Amino acid sequence: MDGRIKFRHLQTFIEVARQKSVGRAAEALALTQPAVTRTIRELEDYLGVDLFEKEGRGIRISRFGEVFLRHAGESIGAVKRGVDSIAQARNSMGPPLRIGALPTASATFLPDVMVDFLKAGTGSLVTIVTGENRWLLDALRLGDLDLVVGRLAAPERMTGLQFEPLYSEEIGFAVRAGHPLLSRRNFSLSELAHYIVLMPTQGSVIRPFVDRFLLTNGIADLSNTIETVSDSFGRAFVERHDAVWIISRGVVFPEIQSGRIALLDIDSSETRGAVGLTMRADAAPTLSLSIMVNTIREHLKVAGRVL
Amino acid sequence: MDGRIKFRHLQTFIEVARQKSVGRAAEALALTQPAVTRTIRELEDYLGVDLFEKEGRGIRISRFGEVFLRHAGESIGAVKRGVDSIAQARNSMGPPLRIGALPTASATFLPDVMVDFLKAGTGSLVTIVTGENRWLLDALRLGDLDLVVGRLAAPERMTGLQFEPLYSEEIGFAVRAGHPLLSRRNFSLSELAHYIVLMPTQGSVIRPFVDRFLLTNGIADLSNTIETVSDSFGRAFVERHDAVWIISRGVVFPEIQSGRIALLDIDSSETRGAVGLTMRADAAPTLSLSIMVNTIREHLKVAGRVL
DNA sequence: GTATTACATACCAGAACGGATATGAATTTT
DNA sequence: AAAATTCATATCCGTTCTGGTATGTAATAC
Repeated sequence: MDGRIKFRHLQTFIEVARQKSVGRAAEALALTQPAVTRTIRELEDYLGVDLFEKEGRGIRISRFGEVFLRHAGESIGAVKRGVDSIAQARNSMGPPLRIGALPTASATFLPDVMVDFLKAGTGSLVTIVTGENRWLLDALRLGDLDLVVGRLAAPERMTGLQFEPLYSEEIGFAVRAGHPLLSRRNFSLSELAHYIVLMPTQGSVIRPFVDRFLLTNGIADLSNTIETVSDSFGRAFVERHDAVWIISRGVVFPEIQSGRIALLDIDSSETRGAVGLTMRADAAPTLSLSIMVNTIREHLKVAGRVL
Repeated sequence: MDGRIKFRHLQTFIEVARQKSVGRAAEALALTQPAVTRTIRELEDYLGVDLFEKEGRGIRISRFGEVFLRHAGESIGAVKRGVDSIAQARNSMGPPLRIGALPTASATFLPDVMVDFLKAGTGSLVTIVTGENRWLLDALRLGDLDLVVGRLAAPERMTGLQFEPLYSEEIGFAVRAGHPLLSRRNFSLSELAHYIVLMPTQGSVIRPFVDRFLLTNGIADLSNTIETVSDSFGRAFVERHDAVWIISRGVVFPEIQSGRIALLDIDSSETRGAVGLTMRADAAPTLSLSIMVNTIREHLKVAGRVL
């Protein structure tokens, strides 16, 4: 790569591409028009191609510009994220432990595990974040998280990561206690269409399992669906309406115990999948991370959980 | 982001992190040791944190450094890729059309389509590249490819992309003509374990389908497996040995026609999936891209293919 | 204690950087 | 045809950059 390329060149290039005008870009960047022109000229010189073409009395991005634009955006985006990550890391002083939790974990064993872990007295600060699977795994890969607890993601999303299974669970069809479908003996899956159905969002780990299950059972499209990852929303909604909530069984485990929510009697063995710990494959684990991992293992050995 | 950060800072930082030594990094970068030290100091200053800590008479990367390292690598990697892309784009003059082809497409209709397309006389240069699904889709998203032809990828890999289905196909279990399993009437899937099995690699689109199918049918692990994406290898291997090749039916379609390869009689309807065109969702398609897409559509309408 | 190793700091000088202003050239508008 | 718009080019100038050399300091080795 040509060492003369500076971030300034990328910034300017991106701005011109966005504004489709040298003049406006100059204004946006608080520079004069010739300064912008020259910066673009330099970048074109370094790259050996024209990034823009003249069109009338304006400009238009060239095919080279088009391809370079995406990479340029990637590049400055990466640094921005890097700076942000550091800012975040600085706020949480100490040797911090950052855990990404998928819903099935955060609703079940994770709270108990945390108690045990804090008792172990490592003195480390622990952060627990929730979010979409894709985002969590990216953060893990980039070192912004140390551990992700939840369902095993699709294999192609796991490069550079390692997975340690803890137990396996199925997806369940959760409804409020006293729901009409509960009293029916042999109901058909197609009857789901009569109710509002809460689905996991597209980005979630379990969504492909759900899609596949529905397809396999000939359910083409459910019209009344709400996509949500918020389990607090799901819980509240299902308890108040006759909706059906398609969700990891672990998420509603406490409510099933207490009898407020029940599962429809559906054979969902096809949706069984492993729940466990996802970590970076490369780096050696921190001390506190090892302790956390051990605590989780121990806890589940005692609880002996199967869903 | 602090505008004072230069690529030079990132380069130097990465080198020091890699070498775990200021002196060695200086040598690798053809600089003096103080120059490297100062560059690191500057970067630390801009970021507001220490990237390295003293350890004995050497240094060790700090937790902040660890985090920033990955992002820094991302950033310069992006620019490098951008420059490479341009270099590639320059070699193929004209308004080029870059197509990523998954095996099932490149073995079947794509060659014929290309003939039709060139006859249309757009004069555009066409490049066809093959590779792992993940890589192809990333390249598509970044604008290094215009079109990917093949199986629909998992939904979470499709952000920013749109898919147009052409036909659907199943995965097949291909063996040489005269293979022992062909004469058996009702054989069990578990007998596969007696033969060498060629599997698609982890990164491929169809691997999840295969895994799921095997799991569903209680095949835990096949011991004698070879993972390959090379269909030339697969073809050669299967014709010479009693191996079983798990592959998209389209890939072996010509050989089945000619009778050199046959499919085992296994109900693999569960593995049915859509084959089609994947394009960027945003940008308006080029003229030559539209023509190509139309050519493919027309061709398949005539061929009326179902596998 | 002395030597050695490895990084840190201070200071210097030429190169380049990065902005400005003034002006030119091509197109479109009036 | 003249005016207006938009980008390109030329030249200038203070500042920052980025390398160097010389030297300091802390930890380890002998």
